[in-house]
Amino acid sequence: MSRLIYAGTPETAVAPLRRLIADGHEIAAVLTRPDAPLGRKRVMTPSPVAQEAQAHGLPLIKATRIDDETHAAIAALDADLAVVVAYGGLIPRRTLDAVRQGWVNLHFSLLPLLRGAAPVQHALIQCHDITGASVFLLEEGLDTGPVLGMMTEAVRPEDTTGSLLERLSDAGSELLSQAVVGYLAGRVTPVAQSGEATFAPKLTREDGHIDFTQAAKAVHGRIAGVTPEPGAFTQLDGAVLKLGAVTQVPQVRDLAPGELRVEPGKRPRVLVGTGSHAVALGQVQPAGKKMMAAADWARGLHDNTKVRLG
RNA sequence: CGCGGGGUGGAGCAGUUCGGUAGCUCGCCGGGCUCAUAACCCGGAGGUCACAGGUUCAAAUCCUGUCCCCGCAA
Repeated sequence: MSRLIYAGTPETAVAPLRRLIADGHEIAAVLTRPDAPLGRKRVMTPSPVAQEAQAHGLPLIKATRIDDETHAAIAALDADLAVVVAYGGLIPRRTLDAVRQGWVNLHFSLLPLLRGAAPVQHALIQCHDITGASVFLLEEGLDTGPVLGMMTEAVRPEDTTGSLLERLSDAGSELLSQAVVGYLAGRVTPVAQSGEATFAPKLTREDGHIDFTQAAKAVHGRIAGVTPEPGAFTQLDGAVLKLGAVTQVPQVRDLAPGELRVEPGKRPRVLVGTGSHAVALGQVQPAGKKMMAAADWARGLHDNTKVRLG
């Protein structure tokens, strides 16, 4: 088909790469971020995209920034098109111009909504019912280029960033595949983004700090959005308590924000009050412990009637 | 050697400071009560207290070393 450059880093960017390979495109090189220390033991680990590229025997370019050397390497590839999926770095103007038909980006939002590094996370935090993916032409601005194709994806109540991103990665691969072929063939015309833009900046650890005085819907959305990274947490007696996904319990309205109550039964529920109605905890992880069912955790508390999360 | 928490029957915890032979809330198995039950009553099984060595009349508990899990920081 055509000669492509692929730029991507995390797991999310693996499926699209596979798809492009399967489509028969020639992948001239794969651009990804350098190996990074992973985990407590700081083991240097190649990015998921780097591993996938190696498995296919594709040439790798590892770079955090597009410096002179990297730019030269990319320009020398003489590629038809470059495809970016969550690479994690900005592509400077001269490098954008160094590829014959430009650069396209697969972005996981309905542009111009949620431009930025963490669109899926923010879609959940903002409690969107629908989100999606867009393929657009890269410009110098942040996710501002004209669009080649879009698709929508319904957000499910049990979704977290992890699960939603997984679906978008798969569905987005299909979208990307068609957009790339159509664009290269001149069958797809870029259309300028229309509507008011919103932004989805990268999340910090503090974004995972849950505020139980907010409404249950917002608490639910925020936990979903920050899961699995950077992770939701609250505080209990000064210690961190990580929180897994919660479900809303509209029937229970008598709990103060952060107040805990264990509902006995065959399948006990651990309820926490919010600014509106209660939510039921699914899994929790006390500092120094493993992730465990909330009911198990509550069973081990000495007195769960006086617990206040916050 | 970045800081810190932890490894006790199937699960979550207590007990470790002041050594003396294992406890709590559940689960599981059997029986009972009940129209019924996730409720209640009776009985029961199940643990080398992570591993190795040391001190001691005696170690989950004190000393030394090792392995594994996790939180923070990067």
